[in-house]
Amino acid sequence: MGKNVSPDLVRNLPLLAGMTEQDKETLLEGARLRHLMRGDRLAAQGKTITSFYIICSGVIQLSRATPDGRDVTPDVLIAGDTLGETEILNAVSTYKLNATAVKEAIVLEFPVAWLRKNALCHGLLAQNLLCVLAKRTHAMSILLEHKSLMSAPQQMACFLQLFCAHQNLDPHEFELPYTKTLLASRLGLELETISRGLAKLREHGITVTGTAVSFCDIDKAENYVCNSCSLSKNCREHELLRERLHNTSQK
Amino acid sequence: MGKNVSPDLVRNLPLLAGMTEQDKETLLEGARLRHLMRGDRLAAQGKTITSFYIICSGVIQLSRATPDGRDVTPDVLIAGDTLGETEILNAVSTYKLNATAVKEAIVLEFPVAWLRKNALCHGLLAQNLLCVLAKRTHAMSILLEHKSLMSAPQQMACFLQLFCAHQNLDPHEFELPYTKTLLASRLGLELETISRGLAKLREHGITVTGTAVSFCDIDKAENYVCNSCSLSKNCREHELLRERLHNTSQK
DNA sequence: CGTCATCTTGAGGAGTGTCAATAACTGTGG
DNA sequence: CCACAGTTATTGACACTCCTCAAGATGACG
Repeated sequence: MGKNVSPDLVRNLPLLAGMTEQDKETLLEGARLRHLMRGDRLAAQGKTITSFYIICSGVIQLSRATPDGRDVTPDVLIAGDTLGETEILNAVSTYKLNATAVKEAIVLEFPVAWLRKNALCHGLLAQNLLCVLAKRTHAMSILLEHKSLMSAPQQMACFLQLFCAHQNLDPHEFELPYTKTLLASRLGLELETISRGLAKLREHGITVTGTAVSFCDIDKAENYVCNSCSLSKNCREHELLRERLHNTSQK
Repeated sequence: MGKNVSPDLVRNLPLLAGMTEQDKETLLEGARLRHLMRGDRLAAQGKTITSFYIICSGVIQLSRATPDGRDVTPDVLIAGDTLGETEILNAVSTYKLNATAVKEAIVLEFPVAWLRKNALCHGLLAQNLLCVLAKRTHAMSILLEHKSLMSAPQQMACFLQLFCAHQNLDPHEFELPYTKTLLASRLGLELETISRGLAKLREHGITVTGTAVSFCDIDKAENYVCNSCSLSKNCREHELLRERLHNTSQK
């Protein structure tokens, strides 16, 4: 692979966790480095699958268009995330979504065969892949549950909290790498609903100005969502968040 | 393992696909056979994880309760499905959902360590697990998309169609192993909504009486959902269904 | 024939989508 | 620096869907 990507970043990829440096080197020999500009596409709905990708930096929006012209954003990928493994492992021949760079991005590109072969031969890689998929499954089940049980503002509040916790950001002020339109699409809501929801979030200790998010009253914000979320009481993300929020609020 | 479960069934488990008979034997030595009656629990929310399960027969409802007393049914497992792998692979120590037998069921029970070890050592098992998780991810992304883009009756129609296609049932008359209450919970809707939705489905060529489902006018039923579903045009399930529906309708 | 669980039907209301008008922001070129 | 266009976001009015509560109907089973 090219030598012009931050070695630190590559070394800490979740997919390579637990491996020796030599293992990592060997695996990464199959990769090609690609630099994307805003708007570039990595994959397009219906196109034949050629590659598996690991995001090194930037933001990649995944989206799908319905026949009647609407579209959804099942996920937004950031550094460390992967793209294409679901299709490849499912033995599907075409991508089922579009992948577009929202901001400048760097990705590692692997041929499909690389993933197929190493998932079979390389135990640790398979295990890390399993872990990635299990996490994704979990995250989706949360979203799915929220869609049924929560109001739009609650979904937004919970999404922001989980994002903050996952990315290990400062709860008092962090940047959300989403325009409001993107946030709306990600949560399956309308832009207008988001706009109105943000007003309500202010009543519950969450202030959003532009792309800057700030949790002012942490307890209020938690209470707003916890009772409707079956995972709030025994879920690592929420615990992690609660700890971080309270720790940093004491400073 | 016990010798009193149908060998055919075990031999065709998706998780053991592609393996030699001897491999299967070896792997299954770690298993214990359990017989469940209606209402028995395999797992309970918050309880420590002790086992990984493969369903051999029967129906297992997965459910979660929220602090405010509502509950959701993220999935309903049938023969061939697995339980617990997400938690185990995620290194989570407690189940995040309840698993209750809806009708008499037979399951294979494996210790947690069995899964951890073999996922690492046994390439084919890891690959099959990856395939299972990838399929699940895909199924969830469909549901999630539907929740945002479809009306309740459309979600119901699509769910019934996919169920029929997946289980390879006769589209003209098949049994849905769900009470209406369970169906409602599975789709994150209210029982009343289901009830009213079924009336509307009759206008679109789908008749449901009790637990018996029948697609009377296939084209009408397809049209009712296809325009709102981004996967309808290039998704194996839908294609499979369309074929089967049309083939059998010509007889 | 009652009892319990399951389902249906009705009326009302909360929440979100939709459409339309306006406002704020971003970048470009004069 | 300002005018301009294009994108992105806010706000209002309205309709529609689904949830909620309540009353009844149906079905299974002792």
